[in-house]
Amino acid sequence: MLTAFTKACRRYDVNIADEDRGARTGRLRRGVPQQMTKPQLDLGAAQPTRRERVREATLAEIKQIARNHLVEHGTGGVSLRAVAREMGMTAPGLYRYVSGIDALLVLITADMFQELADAVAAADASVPADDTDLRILTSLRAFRSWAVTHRAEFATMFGPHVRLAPETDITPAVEAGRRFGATFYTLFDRLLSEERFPLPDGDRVSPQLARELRAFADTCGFSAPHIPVEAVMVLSSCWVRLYGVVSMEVFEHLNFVMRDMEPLFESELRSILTGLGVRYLPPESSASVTTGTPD
Amino acid sequence: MLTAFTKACRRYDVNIADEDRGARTGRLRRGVPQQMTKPQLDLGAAQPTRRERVREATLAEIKQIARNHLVEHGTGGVSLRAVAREMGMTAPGLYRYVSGIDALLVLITADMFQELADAVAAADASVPADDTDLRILTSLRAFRSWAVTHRAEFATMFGPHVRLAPETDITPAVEAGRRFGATFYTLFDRLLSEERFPLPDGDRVSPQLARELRAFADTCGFSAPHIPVEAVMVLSSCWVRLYGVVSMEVFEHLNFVMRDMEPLFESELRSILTGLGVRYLPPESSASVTTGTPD
DNA sequence: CGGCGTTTGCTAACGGCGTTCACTAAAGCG
DNA sequence: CGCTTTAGTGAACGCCGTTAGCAAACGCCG
Repeated sequence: MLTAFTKACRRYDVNIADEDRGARTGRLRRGVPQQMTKPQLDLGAAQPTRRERVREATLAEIKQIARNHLVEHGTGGVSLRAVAREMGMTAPGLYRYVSGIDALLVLITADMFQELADAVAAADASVPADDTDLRILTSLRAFRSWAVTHRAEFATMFGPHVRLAPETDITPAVEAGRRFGATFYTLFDRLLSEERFPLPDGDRVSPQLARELRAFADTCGFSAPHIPVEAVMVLSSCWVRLYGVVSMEVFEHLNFVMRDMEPLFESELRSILTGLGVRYLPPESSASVTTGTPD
Repeated sequence: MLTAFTKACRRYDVNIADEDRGARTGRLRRGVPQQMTKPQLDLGAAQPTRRERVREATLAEIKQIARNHLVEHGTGGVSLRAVAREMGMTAPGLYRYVSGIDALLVLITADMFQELADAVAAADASVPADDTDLRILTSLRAFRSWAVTHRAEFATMFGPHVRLAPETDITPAVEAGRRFGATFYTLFDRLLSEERFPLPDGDRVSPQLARELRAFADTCGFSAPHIPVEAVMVLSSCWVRLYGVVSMEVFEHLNFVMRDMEPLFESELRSILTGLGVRYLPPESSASVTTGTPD
């Protein structure tokens, strides 16, 4: 009984519930010195063991292949057995690295948030840093651009959680999503500090909404410590519109009614930015030849 | 060879590709009179055979149980075997009624669109017919209300198609979705004819966008034959915002940052309606005690 | 270098899934 | 009643996630 429990603790140890396992093994398996499992604990992480390195590489390969399957066959097409097969392994072997298919999906979701954040940040960095207007325009376009070129990823990140069991721990993905959001918060903060647009009247914010917006601001850690709730409301509204138009495009809900969704996105973008007092520039001439059918 | 083909034609005949089957069987199985498969074809559909009645009932039961499983266990929890088990049947038996799990999901999705349309229409009919403002307000609130009380359904209807194979024929669901959309189109038409709000300048509509919007209007069959594209743009923008705020709530993307999404919805609703020149009324006093956690 | 605990990956197995095929029993119709 | 059509079953195939037990490889330490 106790043996089985400690064994279970030893198994699903990586990446999910890491400190949890550290605590439990420390209490239950007193005979085994902890340095065994993580050598050179005090010497810093600069010197990973050879074992740790190859382990990290295997985990990366797992995630990479799972990601490929996600892109090629959709969320439902990711299976431990298929990943293992492609790696020349068997499915149970993967359980040394991931605690199950759900955890693997959460892992790659977190990675994808990081990747999206990097893509937006790269676009943001590609324009002059002091041109806030252009930075916002570029960042929002980069968001849509990444979404339409990574449809399967976007669906798992921003769609409903349809595959995961409800009790799955998705905090890694949520954390990554929060870091992604910070990209936009920073830009919005800049815009606020420049006082580019008048905040809406305070009486348009109901007490209930004010409470939720305050919680929003507190949780997300704006750089502005006491950001007015009216500003958070504007940000929320913009995010809702951006999310709506991009999701509708990626989820293909107007497919039978519109061929190319980019004009609608640009229209919404222009409307959003104008409302923020940010100047809008039409996209490059490549706008008419988008990913839509050339016909 | 030919036998196998005709057998395959005879099997997956119902509900999906109905006329297709009629045509094929008519050509391939000349020896069998068509009246056999559909008796009293000329006497009208008012007299369904006993067989047809029980068959319809069985199909309805299948869909009902599948729907229950969808609600209780999410999209991934719907399985032919489980449905059959609950019906006291075996899974292969269901193939007499549905051509596979994907077709079943499409079927119930179409049903759900119909149900949503009915719910919105019922709310719309519950207020004075000549009060366009109140009808719109009530209809949009009914949309959100249905969504948050039917989360699993909403996710399969408005989320990404994550379970279905890409080549699945989803036209039944798309058709039902179109009928649902007509509910809002009609109200919007009313609003337009009342000329309640000024249309935006035509130069805000790019030629590409105008083309897409025109296709949108044509496909959806507005009652106004030559509705201006500017109006379609306004409608699209409103729909994007509504879709965005409701989807974010149902998909729980701000869960870790907001407890109750209704205030944000009401805020967006007010903003949308104000932009349309429609008067906004705050919700009943039950607003603060919504479906959210009581604490 | 050998010894030995840790880590890794395997095989076998269980149960669940979608789907097909061959077949039986029932229902409807002349 | 006899014949055709239909409803439903059981067995089977190949997927899937997951667990348990076991053997080989690894790496550290004496």
